[in-house]
This record gives sequence, C-alpha cells and structure tokens, in this order.
Amino acid sequence: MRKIVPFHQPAPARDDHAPQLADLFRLLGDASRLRIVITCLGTPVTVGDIADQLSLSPSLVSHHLRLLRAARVVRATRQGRHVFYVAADEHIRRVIGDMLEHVAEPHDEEDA
Amino acid sequence: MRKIVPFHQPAPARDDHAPQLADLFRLLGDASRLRIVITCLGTPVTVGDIADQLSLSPSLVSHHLRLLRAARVVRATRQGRHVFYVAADEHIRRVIGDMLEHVAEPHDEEDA
DNA sequence: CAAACATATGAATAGATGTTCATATGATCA
DNA sequence: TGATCATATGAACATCTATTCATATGTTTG
Repeated sequence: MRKIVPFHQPAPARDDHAPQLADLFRLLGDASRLRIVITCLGTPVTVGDIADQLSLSPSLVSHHLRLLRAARVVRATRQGRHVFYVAADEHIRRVIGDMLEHVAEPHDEEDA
Repeated sequence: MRKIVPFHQPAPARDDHAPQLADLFRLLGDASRLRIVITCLGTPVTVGDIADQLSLSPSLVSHHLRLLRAARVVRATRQGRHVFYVAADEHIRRVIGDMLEHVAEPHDEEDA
C-alpha cells in the first residue's frame, strides 16, 4: 500500500526514496569501502586480492563487502575457496564517475 | 608535489581521489541532508523554505547547508535577509539520478 | 533607535560506525 | 582425516556525527 500524500509536494516528500538513497550513499561515504567498490568495477576480484591491493586486512574487507552485498552494490560468486566480487551494475560506475566530474568542476569565487 | 607511485597500480591507489569522493558521498549519506540537496536541485530556495518543506528546524538545515556549502555541493546567495541555496552543478543531479536508477534496477536471485 | 525576522554558530549529547582481534565456517589437498 | 587456505562472523572499543537548545549575527522595517 502506497502512502497517500497531497499531490503538489516537492519530490522528496511525495515519493520518498531519500532514506534508501542515503543508505547507499553512506556506503560509498567511507574511503576504504569506496576503494573496495572501485576495485570491483573491473573484472571480478577475490577478497584476498582486494585486501592486498588496498593494504587492508581481509577481515575488514570482508566486513565491508558484507554491507555492500546486502545493499546490492556488489555481487558475490563462489569458486572453490575463493569468492569473487564485482560491482552489481553500471549505475554504480556512473555514480562514481559523475562525482569525480563534480570534483573536477572548476569552482568559482564565493557568491555575493 | 605529487606522490610518486609505481606505474602499474590499480586506479584507486595511483591517483587516489577516494577520500575526497568519500567525503562527498558521506554528505549525501544522511537522509535529511540528501533531502535538502534534492530540494536545492530546482530553483534557488531559502533556508526557511527548506526547513518548512522538509519539516526540519531552521537550525538543523543551516548546519547541514554549511557542510554542503563547504563541499561545494550547493551555492549560497544572499538577498536581503534571506539566503538562497542552489545545487552547485549538474553533476550532483546526475549522481542522485544514477543512484535512483540503481535502486530501480531489478535484482536477480543471489549468486551461486 | 528598538523590534522583528532570517540565518548562523557553539556546545552538549545520544547514537551510529569503522576498525581490530579472536574465532568460526567452508573448501581443498596431502 | 587432519592440515591449510580463504572468507566470514561476533564482540569490543574509540571515534565520529546528527540533532537539539541556547545564543549570536546580520537585515529590514516601524
């Protein structure tokens, strides 16, 4: 059942995805976790590989991956004793790419 | 001076924007703050308007806006006793849009 | 000028979160 | 089967952060 809300409300009040979206953004809001996601943007990688590449403990990487998996940011595939992780879809890549462009954006002087 | 790093390193290690990016994502990682940003995506809005629309205290809105302004997510313009805020650039809109598409993405069953 | 309005700032605090360490589960190989 | 490797999980803790309340700054109008 969808909550009924007065028609002429601003987007965030009408159909409020804000909490959901915020949860996702928060996941990308930690440097270690973001690096893990970025590492998963290419071909599937192993927990151990991620840990090595980023100089993080396998335990920490695993903890982060659990959250990322739960939020469907990454997908896991078991193969023998290894588990490979990949970014779930292209949108994740775009989100990060767009934010990179935002960072690159030249910043004007402060406003009046 | 740019840190010298072995050439063939994965992207996140070579030229590491991760902390910068993570800081930005973290800002969008709170529902109230994200709603504020979304409210600023259209025409410039007043602190008071934002507070009313989102049922948040002006104080809280102001606190959030300070962070968003510092990170250049929004821009401020004073006009009389009002201060208008707008999203800083189109990238912000895209980041949010892409994340929305990610949420909309149909999710397969779990992997093997 | 004083009063009213709009926004900003600072301190205080309750709750969330990243990381570590120890340990468990699951899988391969001898 | 026992040993070893790869990943996962749970508890504990120090740190961070969103929110509130009180108060300050800045702006207009009477």
